[in-house]
Amino acid sequence: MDLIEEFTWREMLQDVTEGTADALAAGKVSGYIGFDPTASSLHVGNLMPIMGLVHLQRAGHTPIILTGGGTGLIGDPSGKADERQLLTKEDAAENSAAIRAQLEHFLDFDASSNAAMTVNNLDWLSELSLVDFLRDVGKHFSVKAMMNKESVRRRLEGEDSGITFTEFAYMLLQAYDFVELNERVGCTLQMGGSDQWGNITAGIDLLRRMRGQRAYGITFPLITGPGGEKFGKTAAGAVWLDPERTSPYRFYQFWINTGDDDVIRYLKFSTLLSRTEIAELGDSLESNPQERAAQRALAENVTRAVHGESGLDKAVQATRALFGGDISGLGAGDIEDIFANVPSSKVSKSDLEGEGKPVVDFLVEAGVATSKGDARRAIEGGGIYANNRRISEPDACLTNDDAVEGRYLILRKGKKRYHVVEVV
RNA sequence: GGUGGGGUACCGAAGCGGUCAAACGGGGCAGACUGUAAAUCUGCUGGCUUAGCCUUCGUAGGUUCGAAUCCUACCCCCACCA
Repeated sequence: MDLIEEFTWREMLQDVTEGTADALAAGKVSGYIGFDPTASSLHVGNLMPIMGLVHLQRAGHTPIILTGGGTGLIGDPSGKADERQLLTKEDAAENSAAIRAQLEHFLDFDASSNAAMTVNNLDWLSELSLVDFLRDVGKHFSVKAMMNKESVRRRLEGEDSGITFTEFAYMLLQAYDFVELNERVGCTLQMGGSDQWGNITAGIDLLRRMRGQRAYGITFPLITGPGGEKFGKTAAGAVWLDPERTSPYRFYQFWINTGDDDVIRYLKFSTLLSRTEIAELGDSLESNPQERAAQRALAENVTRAVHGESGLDKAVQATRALFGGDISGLGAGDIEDIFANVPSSKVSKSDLEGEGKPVVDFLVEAGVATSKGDARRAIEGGGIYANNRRISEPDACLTNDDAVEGRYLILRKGKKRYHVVEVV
């Protein structure tokens, strides 16, 4: 199966430029995707493009990761309603390195014929002279055409937004990246999210005008969540790939909570499961929804890909212990095992003596509630549990007697959010 | 630079001298129902030492017993004009 067919059945294809399929069929192609260094970690929203590169490589082509150490300094207006905050050079450089390290888990950098590679556009953008750039690159762009690009038009038409020249010019930089990559490593394909379409076609046009080189583009659809918006965002913020930011346990929990309407679609783009396997999971979803086999498969596969076998094991272990049934039956030993994988904190034994310590304080310190008022409201609403017993009094306190084997307190908000407190 | 419009809580959006911690909608959180799903219904959604107090309506001053609401200056955004 060729790449385009693969993307199609996986619902990963939004748009393709003409001739792309033929070019891919004709031989090995080098394709790139740019990642913005706006944070020091990628999040699950980046998964579609990442998998795009994985499939590219599996199809025998060469994947190139471009980190926007240079363009990140400018700010891409695509998909953004407002002018962006500029990054400092140091941040951009640091983030670029971190992102590259994460992507290295997904791709094969040692393949003999199509090893993956990484590049940073700061390498060429930083030494670009303005005068040369305007002569050689700017000359090929019509302002009229640029203004017609979706990303620019949206900002121009918006009632209370505008666009600065800096962001307006961003498109030229990204287009120029494509030219550089073509010259340096023979890259002829650029992929990206659907909001990148304008930038990608701009690059293709520039490559044709400057070098007479034909190039291609593929875009992926915007992933939507249940409500149709912002995939990968939870109350705690984005779901990151960095285990320091989002623990494997939380990561696993994010996926296992996927709604029925979305699981199959998510399985297609975020795992490498085959068409038949996914179809079987779809059947099971229909006949045995309560087993949630599809959600499990999704959570397992993605967690394994991102955090490895051991990360997955820990996540599953913690999940079994917490959601398996009666927590009160757990001993300190069991809790200790899952301890490291679930959000946790410590409390000193002396704080629990006598009257004990207010539940409200625990909740705030654990980050389960944002303020004492918030914590109090949560208790009044019946959503707080300690050691699986509902707390009904906003003023309730916990003492040493409440600790499981004198060592652990298990706090819970709602059905799913656990927090372990160790008594030291 | 000129003219007009505008800056309200996570977002959108009312309010235009007291009854405003600020309507309504969305989002979020929790409860019930479930399958750690969806839909639905209910409650909560600034902070605190919570029958009370404190800080919020672009920023800084002012008028007033009393301001998100009136006045002055400044900052920012948008539209049109130059």
